[in-house]
Amino acid sequence: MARILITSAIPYINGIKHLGNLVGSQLPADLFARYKRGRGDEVMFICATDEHGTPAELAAAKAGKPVAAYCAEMHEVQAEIAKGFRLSFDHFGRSSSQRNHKLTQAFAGKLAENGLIREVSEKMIYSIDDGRFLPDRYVEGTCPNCGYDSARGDQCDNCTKQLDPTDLINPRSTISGSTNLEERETKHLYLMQRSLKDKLEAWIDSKTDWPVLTTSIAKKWLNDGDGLQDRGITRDLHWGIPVKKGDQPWPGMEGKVFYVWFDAPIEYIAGTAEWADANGKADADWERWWRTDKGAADVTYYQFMGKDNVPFHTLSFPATILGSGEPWKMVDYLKSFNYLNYDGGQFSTSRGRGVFMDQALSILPSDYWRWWLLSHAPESSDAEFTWENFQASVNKDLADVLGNFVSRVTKFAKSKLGDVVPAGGDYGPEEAALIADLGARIRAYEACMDAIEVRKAAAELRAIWVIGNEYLQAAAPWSAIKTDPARAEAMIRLSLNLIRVYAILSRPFIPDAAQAMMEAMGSSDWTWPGDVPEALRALPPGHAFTVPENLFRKITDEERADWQLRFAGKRD
RNA sequence: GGCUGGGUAGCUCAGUUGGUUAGAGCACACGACUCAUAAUCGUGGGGUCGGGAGUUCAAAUCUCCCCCCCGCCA
Repeated sequence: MARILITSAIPYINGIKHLGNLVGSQLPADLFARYKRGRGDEVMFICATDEHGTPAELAAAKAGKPVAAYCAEMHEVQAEIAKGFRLSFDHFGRSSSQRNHKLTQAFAGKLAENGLIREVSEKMIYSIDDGRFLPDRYVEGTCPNCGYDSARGDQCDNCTKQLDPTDLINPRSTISGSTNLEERETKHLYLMQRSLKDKLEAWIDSKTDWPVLTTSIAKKWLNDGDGLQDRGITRDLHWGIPVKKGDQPWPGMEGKVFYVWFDAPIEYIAGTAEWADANGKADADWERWWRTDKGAADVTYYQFMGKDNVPFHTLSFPATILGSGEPWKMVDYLKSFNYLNYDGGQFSTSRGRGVFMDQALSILPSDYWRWWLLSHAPESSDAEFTWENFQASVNKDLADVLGNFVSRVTKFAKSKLGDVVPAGGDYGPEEAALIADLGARIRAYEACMDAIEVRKAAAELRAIWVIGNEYLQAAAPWSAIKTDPARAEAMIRLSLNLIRVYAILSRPFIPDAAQAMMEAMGSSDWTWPGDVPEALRALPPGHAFTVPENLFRKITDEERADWQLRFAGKRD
């Protein structure tokens, strides 16, 4: 039994994510976790909310709440929605947890001990009225280059010139609009990534099986221009992890916190510790997933994320781990995704364009979304969501091909042969052919899933569903029952068994429908069909089954038109 | 401006190291079936593989130039 560690990029605490965010990290991670569990592997699947930083503080202020309370509340909201999408995290943690505080401080302490931290004094813009230092993009003013009056502190959107906030003429805070700003000297810690460049490069070069999208981004950051740069890992904020050297104070850094991108990936580890705490486990129980000196040497670690997260996971976080000099588990396979576009444009949080996770669940059950999103995952390039495509896929694949198969088999069986698996006849050549065909298809499906080829796996699964309809059409039990009832009974016995196998194979994609199929077959045996002939005899003659409600309903043209209009983008 | 990825049937996408008439699903047409959610199964039509030039016995696949789209960086 293999041991599989899986983490999904952790969603930012500020607001509800859209379907593009979902399909880029959490959903495919869940698919893989469910598949590996289904195969009998030992899986640890961790996700969390990313809670620190200026945007969280501002969102809390806007909501009129203390930031800690705001984050606690939003964490619950995101946790509920994750449950709604059946995301099967072993733990959904919080980057603001005490576990992460301790661990982040411990990493910083180790890095300092190893001479990889340097202190830098720099001038930053301080807003007296806001009572805070302003990150570059929160300062606006007139561009010294082109005179554009809404240039941001990091760049002028008009002439695209790269700026320093102190270059701006008549600078103002975008938070309050205040012009009561001044430059203040402040001290920050920098992680000396340049000293780790060779180690990082060697590590990345050893990952020959990673997607080009992943390695090309990493190499570009390593080698472009002046190469990998040292990175500030602290900020002048109130909300965050206080800067400490292990459990000791850090002289001169009082009142400062770690930068959100420093502590966020460490939460993968801390989240596993939170899992242990929440389940009454010992430290050894989470350490066996993360410490190669404490049992994690045989763990295979997979990360899932959108392409915008790749630099942090191929360079910054590995720099933290390598720099610590401690035997932490590093990622073995990094699966990155492109973006999902919405109906010819981008999803837009600010303009409310596209479907957000809460809205999606309010109009259709999660399986519908899971199926479409995963079968159209943006793997090789950016992908496109359209309502026409969504309607067509759901209606055809889920309702007509799979749902109708379950319906036609169970209804025929019940009305013609009774409430239990019929006993007559035995499997003949047609059944043997089906079993052989199915076996080959299942192996292809497994290969795609093992390689995390999400779209191809979905296509294989669909083909497996089609096999059932092809068989029924050719075998025609509705004819056989008139002339050779025993043959018809054997056909139906096989078909009912097929439904149970479909439940097992489909569970990673559509867990609720899979559950309904399994329950209708009166079984709870989720054993992966490694031996197909045996799996198709799992429900013996005389075994009771029921006719389930229709697994999926169809999306009407009216609904489609309505939703298209509703999500076109007006949300405040 | 630099870089990644992409531009293949009406739509969403596959096309391994260049090699027989370029594939799948949907949509469309025709046929079969009638157990089933007007579902299913079969057959078929449909593409100068973004444009141009080149290498080769042979290019969607390699080289060069150009044009678009998403994104990242500067």
